[in-house]
Formats: sequence, C-alpha cells, structure tokens
Amino acid sequence: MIKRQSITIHDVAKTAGVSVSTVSRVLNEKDDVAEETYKKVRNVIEELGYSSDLAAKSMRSRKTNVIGLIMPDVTGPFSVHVAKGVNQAILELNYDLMIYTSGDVRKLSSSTKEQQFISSLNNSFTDGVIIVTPTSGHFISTSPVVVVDPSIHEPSGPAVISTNYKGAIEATQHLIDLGHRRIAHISGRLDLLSAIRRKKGYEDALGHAGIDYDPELFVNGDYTRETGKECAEQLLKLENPPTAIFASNDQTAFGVYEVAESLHIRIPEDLSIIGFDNVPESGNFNLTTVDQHIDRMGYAATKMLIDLINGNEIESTQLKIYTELVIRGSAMKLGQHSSG
Amino acid sequence: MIKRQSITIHDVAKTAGVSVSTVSRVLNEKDDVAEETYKKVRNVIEELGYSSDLAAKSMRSRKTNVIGLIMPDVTGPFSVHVAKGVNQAILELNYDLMIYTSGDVRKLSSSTKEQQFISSLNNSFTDGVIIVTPTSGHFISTSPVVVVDPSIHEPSGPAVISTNYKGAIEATQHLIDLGHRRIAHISGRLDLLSAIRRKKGYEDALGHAGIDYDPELFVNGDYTRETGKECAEQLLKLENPPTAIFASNDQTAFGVYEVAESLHIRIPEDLSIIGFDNVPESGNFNLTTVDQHIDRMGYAATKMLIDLINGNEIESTQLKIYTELVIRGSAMKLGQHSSG
DNA sequence: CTGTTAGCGCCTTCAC
DNA sequence: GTGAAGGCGCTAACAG
Repeated sequence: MIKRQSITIHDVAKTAGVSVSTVSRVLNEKDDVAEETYKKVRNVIEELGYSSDLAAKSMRSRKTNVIGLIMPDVTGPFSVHVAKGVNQAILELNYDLMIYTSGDVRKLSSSTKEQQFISSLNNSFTDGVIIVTPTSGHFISTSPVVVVDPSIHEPSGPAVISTNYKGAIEATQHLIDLGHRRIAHISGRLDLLSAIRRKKGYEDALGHAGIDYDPELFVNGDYTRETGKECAEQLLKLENPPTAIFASNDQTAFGVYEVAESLHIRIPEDLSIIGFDNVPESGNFNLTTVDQHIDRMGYAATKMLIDLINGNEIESTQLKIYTELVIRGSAMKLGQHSSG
Repeated sequence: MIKRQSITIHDVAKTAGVSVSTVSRVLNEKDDVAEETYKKVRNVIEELGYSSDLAAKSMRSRKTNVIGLIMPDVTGPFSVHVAKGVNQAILELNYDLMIYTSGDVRKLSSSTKEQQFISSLNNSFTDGVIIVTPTSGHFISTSPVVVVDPSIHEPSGPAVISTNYKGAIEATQHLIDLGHRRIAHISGRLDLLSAIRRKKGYEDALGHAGIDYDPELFVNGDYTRETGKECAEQLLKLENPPTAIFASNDQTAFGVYEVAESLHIRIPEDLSIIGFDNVPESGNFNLTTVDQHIDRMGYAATKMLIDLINGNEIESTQLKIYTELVIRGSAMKLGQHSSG
C-alpha cells in the first residue's frame, strides 16, 4: 500500500499543460474538447492514477451515479435480500451503490437518525436513496427517497410493499384447510405496515372461517428470531396450546422451531407452522412459507428510484409485489399423526 | 415525503443570529461556545431540521467518523459475514459504516476500479477503508487501508488473514486419518493468498503422509458454488474418482453436494467432503469444515483500521485469525458403509 | 467567546 | 476549444 498525498485535478492540469476546467471537461465527457487535448489529458489521468474526489464532485454537480441504501443493519436476512435485489439493479443500470448503516436497528430506529442519514447521503453524494423498514414516514430530502416495507406512518410516498394481507390470508387459510382451529399468530414489528397487514389477514381469515378469535393465541413479536423464541415459549406452554402457528416471518418461525425442539414438540406432527418471506434457509427447515420475493422488492425499489431520479413518468409510486404460498412440509393435516 | 431545498449552515446562522463559524463550532461540539449560544443554535438546528452535508463537511475536516467497506458484492456469504463483524465493531466503537460496491466481482475486480473506489471513499468522506478480497495489492490512499483476505500481490500492507495453511493441513489430515488416500482438492480464487495457502496445505499434508500427488485430483475453482459444481462433476466422473474432496470453501462444497446428489453419490457413505469457512448454512448440510471465523476477520480488520486512523501503536499489521476444524458428519471412515 | 477570512477540490458560467 | 473566476457548504486559522 502506497501512501501518498492525494492528487487533484490541479496536478493533472499542470502536468498536462492545460487548465483545470479542461480537465474537468474531459472528466465529464463534454464534447467540446479537441480530440488531441482529450487524449493528452486522459493519458495524464491514467499515468497519475488520478481519480476525482467524490465529495468535492458531488458538491458541485447534482449527478453522482450512485444510489444510497439505508438499512437498519447489514446482517439480517431481510436486509441482505433487499440488498441483493438492489445489487442486481444497479448492475444493470450501471450505478454504484452506497450502503449506509449505523449497525443496529436500535441505533437507527429513531426518526432523527433516519433523517440524518438521508440528509447526509442524499443532499450530497447520492442521486437518490432507498430506505428499508423505516420508523418514520416523513423525510426531508432534495433527492428522491423510496422506501421498502414502509412504516405505518408513511402516508403516500414512493414505496415498495408486498401483498401482505393476501399472503397472510392464504397462509392462515391453508392452515384452516388442514383442519386446524387453534391457530396462533406471532406478529412482526407493529410499527411496520407489513406486520399490521399480516395480522389483519390472519384475523380476517379466521373470521371468514367462523373461528373465534382467541386473544391468547396472538402474541406480539418484532420479526427477530430471539423474540420469536420468547413468543413461541409463551404460546407452547399454554394450557391449551395452538396446533398451528402462523409466524410473521421466517426468522420468527425459526425461533419457534428452536423452542419446539427443546420442548420435544415435533413439527409438523404435533405442531404445524407457516412462515413469511421464504428466505433460502427456510428450504433447509422444510418450512411452508409465503414467498414475498424480497430481492424483487429491492430490485423494484431501485428501478423506481432511478426513474424518479431521471424524472421519468411513473405509473404508480406505490408498488405491490405479489406474494405466493410455498407449500413444504412444516404444516400438515390435523390429527394425521400416528402418535399423540 | 417532503421535498425541500436543503437547508445549510448559513440558514441556521442567520435565523440564530450568529455567524456560520459559531454554528460550525456547536456542530462539532467545540467547548469554547457559551452555554447560551450553544442552546440557541441547537434549538434552531432542531427547528429547521438541519443536518450537515457530509460531502462538504468531509472536504474540510479530516475526521468523518465513518469507515468504508469495499466489497466485490454484497450478497455472497463471505462478504456478508465480514460485514457482520465490521458491523459489530463500528457499533462498539461508535463509527458509522459505508459500504461501497459496484455489485459484481467481475465489475470490481480490476485494480483500477478498486483504486477508484478507494480514492472516491478515502480521500473524501471516510476515515479509512477496509477492502475485501482485492485483486490488486497496491493502493494509493491518503487514509489507512486494511485488507481482508489479501491478494497474492499484496506484499506487506495491513491485512487480516486466517491460518489457511494450518486449516488446510488439518482438514486434509482428518481425511487421511479416516483412511482416505484418493483425496481431491477444488481450489479457490488463486489470485488470493488464502486459496494458495490452502492448496499448499493440501499438498503438504498429502506429502507428509507419503501419498502421491495425483494431478487429476486437483481442480481449479474460484470459491463460487457454480464453479464448485463444474469441478465436482469433473472429479466425480473420473474413471477412478476420489473417495474424499477437500473443497476450498463451503460454497464450493455445496456445489459438490448438488452434483453428488444428481449422481446418486451419497455423502458421506460414498464420498467424504470437507469445506472451509463454516458459514451457518454448513450446519444444515452437516458439513465438516474449517471454521475461519469470518466475522472475527471483519471485526479485527475494523479494530486495526481504527487504530491506524487514530495513530495508535499496533503490534502487527498482519493479523492472523486462527482456524479450527469443525467435525460434523460429512466425512467418515473409508469403507465404513454397508453398501457399495 | 465570537466573527472574518481563506480555502478544500471540483464544476460552471463567461469571456476570449 | 480553452482559460479565469466564482462559489458549492463547510471548517480552520486568525483576529478581536
């Protein structure tokens, strides 16, 4: 690693024997530069290994060709899969990607912090920003912002969200079709629209089937595996435990698996379970789940953002991604098992 | 989402009735500001929802409190786990994290692109940078750069690397102890030191055991699952196929699993396999593997970087993370099986 | 304690 | 086709 004083546009200008503005012109591919001058400058740039300072550049010009992605963390499966989709889109559309995080949901999840991140990125070196599962709904920004899995406080800004209600209905209905009546639900982060909609779907499916809603069977999760475990414990230790659980997402479902195992409850023989998300890991668990195509959400959000950036006409700024029930082996007919 | 012209330090200064430098002082928590003035300015900042422009800020001050992480992609397990470790470290050390990627190994993996990323980040809004599996080894930079899993071209810069040689020796030895003699190796990206060292460990373990090195049993992979499949196919369709494979990483091993399954080769009865990395997924596959504590690598790299940034004394800029053989069920004694 | 004065590296008029 | 000058939003001396 060579450590050297960073070389600027001035250095290039000097050694090329031209002015800084000329260098700036070739840097930005302006077409009013003489062929010869262009080549000469390009050579010097190459030679010196010059690369323009993004900060300085973005301060003057409004176009940086990088989009920002603000995530509560970089390690949760949801974030990772959104990032995957975004990754793919920027690849196709030839943008660079800058992910900004403070490392923890709890550290980011204050609207001021979110706003600060947006300002930091968007007012400077980013052409637009995608924010994932925000706490707040109002963002002050000079460049476009699109949100993935918006909060309940977001009224109408550009957003990508999946058909959570439909997905929850189908999941719950599947359980009902299997003969289950005591169906529990562990909810997600209830400040997120997705969690609210899934909860509603669960309730409505129950209602349509004429099943009484038992408040004992509803517990409040937050989409994490840890909380999933706590909730599962609470549910499974009930005097009259559920025969099936609809978990608000796969992480939560994995938590249920853990608890079930420690309690010697077999899945699906003793307990049916359905998740939401269809992260790859759910395949290993043979988990029946609702695929919400997280990567597509990231992809679509990126497309939308870039359309917004370019001022293109957009059909709708509220994009829905269609969910799909993926039937695997974690839910089975009630009373099907030989033992118990 | 409210769209508004971004408000600057001048706006704050004006409405607070002070000068911009005073605002700058409270922004940076300088202690030579009158209590009263401080409060007044803070109020106005709050009121206006002001947040400083990172670009402009970092252009003047050398300290941004954000570190950069440059990765070939954001979706591969290795990257994700490095990010996880980095994430943890910045949380503890109170830094923010900026991940920069162009989305694909192939797009990043040119030394010019890498250099460009480093320049873009490090000469401007980042106090230092971590680069993962770089192609090149020489970086021009004004701020510190530490590399995780360095290339073979990196002579001596700050780096974090695991004991690849030791790990490979142990893995291969384990296979030998199990009675295997025809042990194949699918290598990793050979422009990376890690891949070279693992290959060497494999060869040496074979040598020490007095096993002839059969060039047929060595194939050239690149750490991806896809290539792992191709290599496995080549190996398993050999006239005299190996009884065991030491894969350069878990991804590669997963590729082997896929091919084995399609060829009706049972693991471990017909074929023993050992991976490298110990990503969580390997648990699901019951894969015996070498844990290289990827997250620790990210964590350690971040610590080192921040020490470098603060000008602290550092014991060594070449940090080794110790690997550990994790024995699960994918490798068994040769000839142990009942059938075949 | 606070305001004034210079730039940081770059892009963008506006002349020539 | 090219150069000179000005300023983006901010911080860092230097005065007072």
